[in-house]
Amino acid sequence: MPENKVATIADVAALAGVSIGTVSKAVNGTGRLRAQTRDRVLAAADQLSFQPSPLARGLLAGRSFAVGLITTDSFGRFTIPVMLGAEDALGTGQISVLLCDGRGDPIRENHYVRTLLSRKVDGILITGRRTDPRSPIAPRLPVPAVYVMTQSQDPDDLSLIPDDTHGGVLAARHLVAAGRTRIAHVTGPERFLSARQRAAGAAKVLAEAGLALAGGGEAHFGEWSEEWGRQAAHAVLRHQPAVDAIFCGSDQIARGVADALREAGRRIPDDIALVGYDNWDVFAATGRPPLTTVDMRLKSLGQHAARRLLEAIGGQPSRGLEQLACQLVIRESTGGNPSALGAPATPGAPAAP
Amino acid sequence: MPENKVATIADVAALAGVSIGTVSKAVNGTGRLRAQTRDRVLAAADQLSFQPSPLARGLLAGRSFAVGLITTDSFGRFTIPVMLGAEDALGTGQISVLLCDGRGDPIRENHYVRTLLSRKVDGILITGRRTDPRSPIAPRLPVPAVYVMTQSQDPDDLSLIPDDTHGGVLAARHLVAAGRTRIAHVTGPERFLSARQRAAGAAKVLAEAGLALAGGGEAHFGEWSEEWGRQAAHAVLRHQPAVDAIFCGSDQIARGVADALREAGRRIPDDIALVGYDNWDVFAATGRPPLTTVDMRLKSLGQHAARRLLEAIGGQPSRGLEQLACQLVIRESTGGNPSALGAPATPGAPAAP
DNA sequence: GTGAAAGCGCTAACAC
DNA sequence: GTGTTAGCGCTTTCAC
Repeated sequence: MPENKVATIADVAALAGVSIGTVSKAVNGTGRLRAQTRDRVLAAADQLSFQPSPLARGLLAGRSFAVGLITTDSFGRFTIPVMLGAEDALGTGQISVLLCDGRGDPIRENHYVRTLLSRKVDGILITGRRTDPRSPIAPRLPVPAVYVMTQSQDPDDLSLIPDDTHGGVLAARHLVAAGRTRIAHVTGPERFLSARQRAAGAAKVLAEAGLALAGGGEAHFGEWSEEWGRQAAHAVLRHQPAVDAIFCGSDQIARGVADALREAGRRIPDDIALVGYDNWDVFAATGRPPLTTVDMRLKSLGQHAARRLLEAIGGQPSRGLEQLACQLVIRESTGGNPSALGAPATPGAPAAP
Repeated sequence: MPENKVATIADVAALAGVSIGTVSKAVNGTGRLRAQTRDRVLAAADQLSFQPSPLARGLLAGRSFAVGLITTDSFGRFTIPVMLGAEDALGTGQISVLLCDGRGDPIRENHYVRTLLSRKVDGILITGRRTDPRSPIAPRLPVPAVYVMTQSQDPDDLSLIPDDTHGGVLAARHLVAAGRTRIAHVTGPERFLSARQRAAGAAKVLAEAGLALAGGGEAHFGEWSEEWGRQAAHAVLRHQPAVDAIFCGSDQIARGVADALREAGRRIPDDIALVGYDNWDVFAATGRPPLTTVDMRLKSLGQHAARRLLEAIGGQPSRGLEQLACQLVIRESTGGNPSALGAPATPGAPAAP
């Protein structure tokens, strides 16, 4: 066998002195083989560091042992961890990931779907950066698909998103447990499902504790920006100067709120406790002070999605919407001892109802 | 032909009433065919939306029409744009991208190289998040490889990185042109090639203008963090209270510097002009004030790398180190009218020497 | 238990 | 010009 070439099944067969059919059986553990023969073949395969060509076996099996990963709107801060989790869960299963950047363009998405199908992918993962429902990537796909960090409008599709209601619950519960009673909520645009769910989760906890939202009784919907955080902080201080906690819909907003509060002479967490959302290190871990925040466990979400896709490929499809529990990461902005709360014991397990 | 199935070359042949060989010729434009026949075949192919199976043609050609993308240390802020650029340049060439997350683990990298080779990829792209040389991913790879946003220690490999010296030049030149004369430089750890190059570029411009670095005559090497930016700003103000400009090695550092300066009562840009590096939107575009900064044009870098890889696959390999010109993005922190300077007219062209 | 042979979808060389 | 055929590397019957 030539030196600088990948070994084929024929090379192994020649070296082991058997037929290629026998090699196939030995390598795949199929058929009945004498232990001695099998060992000899396996040794030969090992010696040549033989790896069956996915191309060849794929041609026969009608599949490629690869899945497509289509991003709805490029790769961003939210898509990356999801992607890494998926790659991680898939890679160990010998399944490769084909990258497709849809850029939010339906025509591009469609093109990619066709390309992926012509490549005979085993399944397709569709990621996004917001959890709101979107139109299905294609009608009647011949392979399984999982939507993750985005949601298909078709309830027969499987979609996985973080449990933002639960995230809101965790944040509010933490503030209430810390004895805060005048809690405001500053978050992104109301048209985002995630903003509404986070607000709803927090509102539920406050209601159960007999409290109402501070600073006007309503959540402050605005933008996902620091600038909005600064504006909203001033508004909250005007409406409710005695506010003692602010739950922010993102770490970026929290950063703006923190800056505004500091400039207004309020101390965090002594005067006002602050909770963020996203656990985005550059804003949360290194802020002044470091931020207590809700982690959506995006990597777990990606792993989870990949496992679900593998199950579907294996003939066990799921459908509907699954929401993954969030995790509260406690840092100085709420005065707590650093720790993490709220995640289920088993990583990747769905949130409790 | 069954409804819910991808058409094969045989389906097209049957529909067009020709042999599969003829279909192959028509579709690939090879051989001599009567125009009438070719049109008929093409029409049939179109009707069935036939796409030749990359699996089958790959098996024959010994290649997969896909390239592997191995990240040195996961996907981060720097890798993503590079990846998107590469995917963009490759996708139009009908080449798919296989994603592999090396996580900085040589064993994982090795595993992926083997997997990719067994998949018969046409080439391999290796990305990183710092420009310092690393050991080659494998000795004597049987397919072309391009290192991008990282550098192979082997000078026979092709490596593409941003021209950070040029970035430093752009930043310093802009400040000098604005009439600043007491310019300090606050940047990341000296062990980073990029930090040293940026500092060297700036030093060269200052020397040509007959100036020395303010605040101690030396660049302030430290960490890539806001916290270091704040610390260093205070140190600079102590050593050289009359400083009128600070060039920062990253937008994050610039953010810390800006906060510290504001808290010390200095106005930006009136008292002190500020230039960042990275053009990271969440820090640069939305800062207080918006930051003039150096953009490494990472997407172009990725596109460029992909094109070079395609050239190498096509039999025109390159070798050595190529550095891509940066671009200065002017915003309020230097008082300039928003605009962009320093990029070559042709996107993707290498920096002038 | 093991080998021989068919065939997955396609391209390229060679007949006619 | 067009059809026929071999074969890419593998899995899977089916003989022996």
